[in-house]
Parts: sequence; structure tokens; C-alpha cells
Amino acid sequence: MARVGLSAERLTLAGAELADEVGFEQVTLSALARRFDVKVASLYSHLKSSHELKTRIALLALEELADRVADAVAGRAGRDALAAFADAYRAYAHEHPGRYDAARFRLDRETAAASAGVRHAQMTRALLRAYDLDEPDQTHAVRMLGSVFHGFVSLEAAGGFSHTLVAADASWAWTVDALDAMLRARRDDPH
Amino acid sequence: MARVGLSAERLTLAGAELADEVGFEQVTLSALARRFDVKVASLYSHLKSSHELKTRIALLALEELADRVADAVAGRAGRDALAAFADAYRAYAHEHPGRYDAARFRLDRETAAASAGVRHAQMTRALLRAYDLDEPDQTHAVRMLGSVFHGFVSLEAAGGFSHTLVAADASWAWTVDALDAMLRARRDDPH
DNA sequence: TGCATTTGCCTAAAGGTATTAGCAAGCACC
DNA sequence: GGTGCTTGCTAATACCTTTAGGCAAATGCA
Repeated sequence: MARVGLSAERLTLAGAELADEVGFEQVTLSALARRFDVKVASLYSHLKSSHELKTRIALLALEELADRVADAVAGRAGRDALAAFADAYRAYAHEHPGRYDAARFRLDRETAAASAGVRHAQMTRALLRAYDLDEPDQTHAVRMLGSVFHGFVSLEAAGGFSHTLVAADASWAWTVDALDAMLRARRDDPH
Repeated sequence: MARVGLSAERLTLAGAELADEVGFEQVTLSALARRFDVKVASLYSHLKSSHELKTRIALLALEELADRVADAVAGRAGRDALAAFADAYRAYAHEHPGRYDAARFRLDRETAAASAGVRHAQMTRALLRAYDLDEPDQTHAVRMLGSVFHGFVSLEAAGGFSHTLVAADASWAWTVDALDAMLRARRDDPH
């Protein structure tokens, strides 16, 4: 019985890779066991359940995404920062569709509170400083940005934008532009 | 062997109800069979597969949603129409979370082309007529509106907006308002 | 170095879901 | 009343998840 050297971390990483290859939905303990050439039951020494695996992949994805976004916005402000944030977000979703889906996996309250999800919210708020919005407008704006980014990427991944000749890239640029203009307008001419 | 009187339509409707009760993910042929007090295999006389059931529920949801939106925007234009569209969309997602999820089920190209999804696109374009946008801006705007609506509703359903005191309703109103202003600005001062 | 404990992977088994094949009773129509 | 299509059934296969219990490898400590 040679030991393969499994661990929750290795399994999570392999699960994330699997998600990118075949989709987050298809990430299964069985598939993972096959990948390590190990029996399924063996995985239970490292993971409590299939749900824990998915949760761990989700947390990994949230971390990675937050890191990429943080990197992208570093040293930028205003429109530049907005575009960098948006592009980093979308690029991650393109490069890692399975992980991106995982990042949307529903976490229970405490897990979410301890996740990189809070960094996302903080970064969005930081981004909005340049637009100088008071509360509760800032909260509204955080939600709207999250909605647009997630909505766009999600519809794009579902193939929703593939019917026309207008490139998704162009719509993305237009959208980011419109958001910047919208936020500036709210600053200059509140309510 | 008393006949229960199943049919693809009844199964689809029951599946939609089940989705609203326990979530679209949990809609399974087994659960449906239990609900009709029938053996699972019996369902295969009416449905080719679990995938077909999900597809049918998705199509039903798209129809219903399109009907509700069409009803809401009838006789309105501009800002009014935008708000009515948005509210109808969100209300449907609240009342029928499972069906709403179903409406996001990935359909293959031909099925999607024959679905009420095209009505959604048409209605969005009709809505935008008041804002008088040229192509390709109109397409960009269609995508952006879809992204915001879907993104917001989806994040809201995932519990993403429940951490603060700012009501989701207020953010929704603010967002619709901002979108209207943004679209008017694009019309009055293109590019 | 030798031994005890822990850890990691295994076999076995039970329970859930999807799907196919073949059978038998119900119903519709002649 | 017979014929045949329809519809629900039993049986069987194939995955996936999870738990229980066993044995050997790794680890730690004297």
C-alpha cells in the first residue's frame, strides 16, 4: 500500500484543475480519486465530504481572484483602477472557468465571513473612493459593480453573447466606460 | 396498475414547483417520481432523460418570465418601461427562485434559438428605443442591462446583500435610476 | 534500534440517482 | 370482443457518496 501523499491542499488544487477542465459541477470525489489512482474512500481521510471539497475549491478561487484583482488595481485610481479591476476579474473567469464557478459556490455565513470574499468588497470600496460617494450610495454602487461584473461574465460563459457579430470584448469596454461615466455623474451631481 | 395520467407537461410543471421548493439543483427524476407516487423508470415513457426535464423547466421559466415582463412594459416607455422591466424581472426571481435558476440553465443552440429567450432580447431592444442608441451601442446596452439584472438578482439570491443594513430594494432602485441616467447621457452625448 | 501509536489507504457495504430492457395491464378503436 | 399502442412495472447496470473496520507504512519516543 504505497502512500500517495494526499492532503486536503493537494486534493483542493487538483479539484480546481479538474473544475477548469470539466466544469465545477463535474468535480466529484470519484473523479478526483481516479486522478490520483486511489480508492474513493481514501479521500475521506483528508476531506469530510464532497461538500467540503467544493467549499475548499471555492475558497481557493476567491483567494486567487482577490490576489489578481489586488495586483491589477495597485497604484491605480479612478477610471484606470475600474478598468483594471474589471479586466482582471473577467480574465480570471476566462482563464479559470471552473474556478470562477466555484467562487460562486454558496458558502455558509461564517465560512464566507472568513473568506477572501470580504477582500473583494473592500477592494471595491477602495476603488470607489475616487468617485467620492456618500453612504448609502457607496453600498449601492458596490452592489451594482458586483452585479455587472458577475452578470456579464456569467452570461458570457453561458454563451449568451455569441449570437451576434458584436464582440463581447467591445461590449465589455463599452460597459466599463459607461460605469465610469455613471459613477462620475453621481459624484458631480448627486441624487 | 392504475394509471396516474402523467405527461411531459404535468411533469414539467411539477418539476418547476419542486424547483421553487427545494432548488433547481435538487430537481431529480427520483424526487418527481416520489411526488407522483410512481416508480422512476415510469417517467421515461414521457421524458427522454433528466436533462430533458431540466430543459423543459428552463423553457417554461423563460416563457413565464417573458410574459411577465411583456405585461409589465406594455404601454410604457423610457424610464418607466425600464423600471417596470427591471421590477418584473426581479419579482419573478423572488417569487420563483427555482424557476429563475432554471431559466439560466444552459440550452443548446437550437433549443435556445426556439425559446422565449429571443423575446427577452427583443423586449430589451424595444425598451432601448426610447434611448435612441445606434448600433453597436444598442447591443452593448442590451448586454449591460442583462448583466446588471441577472447579476443583481443572482447575487441577491446567493445572500450576497444580506450583510449590511442597506436594503437590497434601495440598491435596486438606485441601480435602475443610474442605468436610466446613463442611457440618457449616452443618447444626448454619444461616445 | 526497537516498539507503540498514529496515519493513510484499502475492502466491504449500504443508499441515492440515472438509464435501459423487457413485460403486462389499461385504453381506444375497429 | 379482439388488436395494438400506451403507460407504468420489475429487474439490472452503472455511477457517486458515505460509513465502518482492517492492515501496513510512517512517525515518535525510549
